[in-house]
Amino acid sequence: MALPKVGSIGEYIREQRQQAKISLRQLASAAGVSNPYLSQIERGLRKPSAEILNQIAKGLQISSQALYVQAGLIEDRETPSDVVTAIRADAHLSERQRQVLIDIYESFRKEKHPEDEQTSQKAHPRGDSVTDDEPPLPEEFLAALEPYAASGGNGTVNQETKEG
Amino acid sequence: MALPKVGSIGEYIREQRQQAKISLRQLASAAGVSNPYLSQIERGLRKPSAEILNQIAKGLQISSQALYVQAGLIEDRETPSDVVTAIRADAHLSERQRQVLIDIYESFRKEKHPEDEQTSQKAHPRGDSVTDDEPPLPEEFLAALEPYAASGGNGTVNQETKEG
DNA sequence: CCAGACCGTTTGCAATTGCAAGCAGTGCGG
DNA sequence: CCGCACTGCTTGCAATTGCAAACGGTCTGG
Repeated sequence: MALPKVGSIGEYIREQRQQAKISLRQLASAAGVSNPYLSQIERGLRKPSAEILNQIAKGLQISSQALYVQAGLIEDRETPSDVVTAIRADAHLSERQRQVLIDIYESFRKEKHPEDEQTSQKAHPRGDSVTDDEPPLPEEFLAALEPYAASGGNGTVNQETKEG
Repeated sequence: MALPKVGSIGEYIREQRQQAKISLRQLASAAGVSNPYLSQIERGLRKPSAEILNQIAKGLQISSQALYVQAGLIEDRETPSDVVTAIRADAHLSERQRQVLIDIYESFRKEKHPEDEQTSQKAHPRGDSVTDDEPPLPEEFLAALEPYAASGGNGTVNQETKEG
């Protein structure tokens, strides 16, 4: 049983890491695990414990739960994977807001996930720090959301960027 | 160095087991782990891997996530809302997509409704379809979402979600 | 050309997980 | 009394995790 079929989890981690444009060693350092071990995990040669998984999730700044689901450590149905249901059940949203969120979510789900083809990014980030601190959402984007947001009409988008 | 500080998880398991009124061996059998190992886990002498934890959760017929939280493997961040939790747990989304959805959701939440009160219970008894007359999202809107959607530069938004 | 700094990978090894086997204690019926 | 079934616990041992050290490769620059 030494053949772990956890390939997906390793691939998932590697995808997330490359998407974040950080090197294996950087992630290993951020996650507090050794570089060789992370290498083996990414290639599916080792089955990381949940503790390591959790640290990696932190290093990647992604949800631990998503990682656990990928690792098969949490049953899919156990997670409220039904985002739409959650949105529908949220009483704090207006009906218009719900519709917008659901539409965006479904459009995301339709976007096929390319198998890690980052053609657009540089192959070598080099010594230059690649701190992609892009703001979560540009103001104009949120401004475009407003008319769809609520019926209040009070256009007040408080998206203060707490950039230190 | 085997400082067993993981007592809480073991105690939690033991509590759940005793609450279910089943013996240690029964739970071990149901969970597919050996009885001595389960004994050691319950007394905090061993730190079970997530796989074992998952099996024990199944044997106890409780949520794996609750167990992971107890084990400190999932941040017990107070869940801001079910929507955010659902988004975070959705493994089908990319990290960027998650960020966008959460940002939009939170920006919606910030648009305070003048008389909205955050009562714990749902204010809407039936949030059923409100027959929105207007189209959910213009194409240009979804087009603006694309760069935030996935890593690929595949510019294709098929907005055919709505019933035709 | 070679030193230096990265990258990911390979190789042994200490520490740990997780289990099979066996040990003590309790309650039942013959 | 003795066997039997049940409870949970202790003891070695194979298999695995996870790491430190070292390896080969690419790129920069003096």
